[in-house]
Amino acid sequence: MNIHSFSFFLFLKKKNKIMSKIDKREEIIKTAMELIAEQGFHGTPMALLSEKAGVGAGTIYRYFENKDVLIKELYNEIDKKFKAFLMENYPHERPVRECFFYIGKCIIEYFINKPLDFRYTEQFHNSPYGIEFRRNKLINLTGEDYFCRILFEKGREQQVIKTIPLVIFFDLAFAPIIWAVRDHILGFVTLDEDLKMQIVSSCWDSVKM
Amino acid sequence: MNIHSFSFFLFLKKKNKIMSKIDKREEIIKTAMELIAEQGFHGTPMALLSEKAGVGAGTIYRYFENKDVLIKELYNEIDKKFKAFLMENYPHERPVRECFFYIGKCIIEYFINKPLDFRYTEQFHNSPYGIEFRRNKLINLTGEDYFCRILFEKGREQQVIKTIPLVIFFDLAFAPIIWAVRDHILGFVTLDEDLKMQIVSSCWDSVKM
DNA sequence: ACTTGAGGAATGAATATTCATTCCTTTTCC
DNA sequence: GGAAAAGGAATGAATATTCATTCCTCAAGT
Repeated sequence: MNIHSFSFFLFLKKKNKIMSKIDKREEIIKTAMELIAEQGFHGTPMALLSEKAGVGAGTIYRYFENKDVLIKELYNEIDKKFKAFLMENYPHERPVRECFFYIGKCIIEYFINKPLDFRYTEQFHNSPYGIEFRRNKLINLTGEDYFCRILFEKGREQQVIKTIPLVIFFDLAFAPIIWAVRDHILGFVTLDEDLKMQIVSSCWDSVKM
Repeated sequence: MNIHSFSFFLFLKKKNKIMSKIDKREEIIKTAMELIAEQGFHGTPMALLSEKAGVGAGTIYRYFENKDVLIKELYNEIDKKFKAFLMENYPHERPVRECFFYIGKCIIEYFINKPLDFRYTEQFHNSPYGIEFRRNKLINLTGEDYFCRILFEKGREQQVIKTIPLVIFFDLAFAPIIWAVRDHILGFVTLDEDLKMQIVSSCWDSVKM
């Protein structure tokens, strides 16, 4: 054993020490997100995932019952993180318009800085998993959607928001923002501070009374 | 041979006559769209497709080099049909605002009446195929996008449309419409004539000066 | 009018591949 | 030493694609 193989041995030792329970799960999640965001669900076989994550194929199944469960949990992770980000400084007591702008800017900031999270959620939403999910969400609003609904109702009461169904409010308010973020991430446009503001503002124009 | 088996024989004869070249291809396309729209790309194995289309497995490969090519050509078919619909009565010489409303209403009408086409294109756009496709489209605008671009430029000249990049114009103008159609098709909302008008009108509010 | 046979369309069983999942072995940790 | 974790080769089901064969049509020959 020469100096090189010895230090390699130490490296492995260290890596394994660090990579205990929590870290392996994290590693799998991180890698799965990267791969799926770039190649899609069906472009990321479990074998590839285990290889890139540096774990055995069987190990994945210690943490996730099967691929479907992995995919859904991955989505929940992102959703939870975004929700936390949104709620951190949410201006609960401020006027409707201000809350609206806050949400809009949060979406843009968060996902521009986490393009993988964005591409993952987009894939998820537009897959069989997503449809089922969306149905639940609309019927039984939770988390960030719940706040949006409160916002919508407050806006309707105060007559600052148009008389439209909640669902259409979501569409008018957030669809252009999401699409714009996608275009930014794919490199079709660059969202600077001015443009971000202009987009959120335009969305507000489309829902305000 | 009784009367029934004889007429059945004629029916087969006729069917075979009719089901020549063009018709087989049509049958494959139609069936593939139905299946994929409902089950997704990966929920429609070629064996199922050939069974439902009433053709041999090998026959599909006489018309389409492989599954990927089939998927892409299917998209082109839809795109072509929509383009034709949009152009049929396009009010070229009328004011920008009127053209905008025409396009918005066309999108809603067309896809509400062809939910399979809609679900197919949505799946396509949000898959690895779609990204590549979108890139080409934005760089080298053709068909309906070309008309939208002309509209945008005319609107900018006349100062009736905001000073924003073309891509963002697309996002503001069409994202909410597409999302609303999706919600209608999935049954989350019902778009009556009033609501359709209100949506297109709101989109106009968001891009107009 | 009837037969023959060439051309090519259609078929679907067989093949090759891909992939999620399992299972047994090795390693790590206490 | 033994339990828990990790590894990764082996498995078998699912799937796209191929290809040898059949079937159909129609034109030519008698």
